[in-house]
Amino acid sequence: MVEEIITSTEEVNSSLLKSFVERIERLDEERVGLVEDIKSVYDEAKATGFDTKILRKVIAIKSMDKDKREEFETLLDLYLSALGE
Amino acid sequence: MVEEIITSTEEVNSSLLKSFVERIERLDEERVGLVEDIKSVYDEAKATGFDTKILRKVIAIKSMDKDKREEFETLLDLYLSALGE
Amino acid sequence: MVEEIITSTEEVNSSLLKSFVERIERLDEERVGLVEDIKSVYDEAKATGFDTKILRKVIAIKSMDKDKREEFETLLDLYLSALGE
Amino acid sequence: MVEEIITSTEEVNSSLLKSFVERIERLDEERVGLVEDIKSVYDEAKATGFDTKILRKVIAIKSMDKDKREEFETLLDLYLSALGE
DNA sequence: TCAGATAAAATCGCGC
DNA sequence: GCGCGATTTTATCTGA
Repeated sequence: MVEEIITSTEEVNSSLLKSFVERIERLDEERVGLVEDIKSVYDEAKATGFDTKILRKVIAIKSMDKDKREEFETLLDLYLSALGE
Repeated sequence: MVEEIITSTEEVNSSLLKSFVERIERLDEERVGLVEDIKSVYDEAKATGFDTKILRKVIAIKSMDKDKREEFETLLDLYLSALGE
Repeated sequence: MVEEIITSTEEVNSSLLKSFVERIERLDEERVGLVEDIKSVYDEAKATGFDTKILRKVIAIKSMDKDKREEFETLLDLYLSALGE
Repeated sequence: MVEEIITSTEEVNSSLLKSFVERIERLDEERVGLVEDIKSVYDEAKATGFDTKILRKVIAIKSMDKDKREEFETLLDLYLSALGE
């Protein structure tokens, strides 16, 4: 094959594969770094007196679609009342 | 401070809370961006003919190797410090 | 069925829900009991002179070995099935 | 030493250690079995039409102390109103 | 939509 | 008793 003068198909696949793996691993390191940064902000908030569990919930609620939130609450109430709670 | 006249300890420092929420939301947006970037690389790899399921598994195993090495180092350190007492 | 006359599709089947909740709660109690048993064994080991931190790490590494082997088997299966297509 | 006729201290420690490890691993297998059982019940509930996410929340709320639950809600509202949400 | 994999959040246990 | 790290549990996401 003509390509064999330069590289075999296997070699191409191999280096291509390595390239993908490296790109993914590098991006994932960055992602983990951000997760740590976020954790640091929560720690800072905690040190200032905020309750991080509530803070997490607040942020989750903000990011939640309003309709979805209400639907969730409604269903929750329905289940709880069915249990007599 | 002036605010202390009107802010009871039961109230939350609203502007401080807003600041924390904004910082977290911004970092989280970046994190989500990276998650999307990672997905794009997987898509690109798939388009080049790689099986993403296999690719994910390869990367998972590499990561487990790393974790395992680190765990073993930790165990060694523990043993050594236990012997040093 | 008679109940269908008075039960809309929007309502929940209360007795069925109760049954599921009870089954889950009972199984969870058993689970918590086992967690306590495990803790007792660690306490016993500690009283016999073993360092529980090291013991936990040893067991964690054994478990990781197992996971790693299984992951590798999965990867092999994936490769083989990919080649078989 | 007298014991050396039968076993060395190292052997005793070794078999004792093995015994602890085995007991813990066996109990943990049982624990994992129960976790799987619980998951099966959730699956069954899901197949019957229940929303497992809500179901989990319902069970969590039931197991929560009433005072704690109300305190949580109050603080959540406080944070949300501080953010003007 | 579903299971199975991955990531995030909450809880637990230890040491200071 | 409180923070910190490890574990467990919950939720999200991906691919079939």
